[in-house]
Amino acid sequence: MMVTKMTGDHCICESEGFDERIKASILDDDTAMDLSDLFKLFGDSTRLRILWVLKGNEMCVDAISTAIGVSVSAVSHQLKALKGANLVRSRRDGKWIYYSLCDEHVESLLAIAMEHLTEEDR
Amino acid sequence: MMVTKMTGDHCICESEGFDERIKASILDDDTAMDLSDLFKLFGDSTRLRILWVLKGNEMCVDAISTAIGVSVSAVSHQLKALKGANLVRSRRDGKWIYYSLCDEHVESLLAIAMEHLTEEDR
DNA sequence: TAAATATCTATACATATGTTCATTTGAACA
DNA sequence: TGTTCAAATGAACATATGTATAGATATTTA
Repeated sequence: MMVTKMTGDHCICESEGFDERIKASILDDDTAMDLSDLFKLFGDSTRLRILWVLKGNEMCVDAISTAIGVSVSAVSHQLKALKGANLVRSRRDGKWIYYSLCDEHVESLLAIAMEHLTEEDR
Repeated sequence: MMVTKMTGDHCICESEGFDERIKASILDDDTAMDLSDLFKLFGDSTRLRILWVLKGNEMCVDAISTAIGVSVSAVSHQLKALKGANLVRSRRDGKWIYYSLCDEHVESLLAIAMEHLTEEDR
């Protein structure tokens, strides 16, 4: 573990090659934005419940709305956001549009976050 | 994959035991809140850059501030939030307070999210 | 074509959130 | 004790965000 502190205007460190290490581990602004935009989508209980109920289920908007007790309009809004980030995909079948999760990343993120919550109160 | 749709007020499904499956996969409100609160912390570029730079580095506030170009006050505010969720921990050494990541969950979440971003533009 | 149903979209509004600024706390040192 | 430095805190402000409402599309069916 690298230990870092500041003195005046200058960065000092207790081992060699410090500056380079720190610099290398700085997230550039664009990536930070993209990443935070992605996490933001998980940072809302409605979207989270949508994603959760879509785990293993392909559902249409109305069904999701009923399942989680949120208006169809709100669900539709959130699905659009989730779709924009490639978290869910849709498939039309007549009047209905079925939504499902895009890939395994969603489930992994949910699982790890849940794990963190559970281990937190040990 | 279960396929679900609605007809009028009633849930119908193309296979047996549908209602139970859906009900079982509904996130209760409290958990949804806790989970979204956790993800919310990742949903900000400043906090994300803090977490990122703390990966493998134990750093004091001033150093983090300089590294990512955010005021000490702002960094301190965000560190408090991160600490509240057990994402970072702190250790005082004289005048300095050193911060580091709490557990491997943080790095896992960051890694998977990054993976999603990269695979997105294929 | 008209009606009915499922979903989407635009606008508006109330709430939540992040940062700045000013001040305070805590520790070291003269 | 008083000064200096690191970090934390509180209040205020501007911005971002989620939802409700109303209306618009799209598809089926009579």
